[in-house]
Amino acid sequence: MSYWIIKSDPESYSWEQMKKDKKTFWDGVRNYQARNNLKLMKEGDIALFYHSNSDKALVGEVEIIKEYYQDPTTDDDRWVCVDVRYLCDYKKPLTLEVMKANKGFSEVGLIKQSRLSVMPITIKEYELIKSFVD
DNA sequence: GCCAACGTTGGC
DNA sequence: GCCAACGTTGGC
Repeated sequence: MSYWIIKSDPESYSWEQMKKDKKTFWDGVRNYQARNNLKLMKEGDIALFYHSNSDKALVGEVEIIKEYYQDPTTDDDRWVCVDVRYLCDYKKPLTLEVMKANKGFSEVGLIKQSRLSVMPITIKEYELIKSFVD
């Protein structure tokens, strides 16, 4: 059981849309490092949904319900996607600002490598996040 | 809207 | 196989 952060620009796919859809496939990853992380995801893993740009905050959680398969939006067999379903909303979204101010998050990819769109987090980091969001 | 960081591409 | 040029992303 692993924990992840997946990032989305609300202009292309927002959390509101995610909640409306209930489940979706996480496609469009075109970066090797992010792709490799997608491939490591297992059914039942938890991914935290991060809004980049306007919100810059973790807004809720989804569950991985299907492991990686060929991304149907491209013929290029280098790229994969996974299926996720809506799990829960955060009462208080955790902003990038707060994460930057707290030492416990200093190793999180969001801080260290802001362009990576899929990244693992440790259970400790996950628990720390949970202590902020409700 | 600017710019820094980083990934990718292509010429050599 | 190196590196310059270029494109993209995301924070500010």
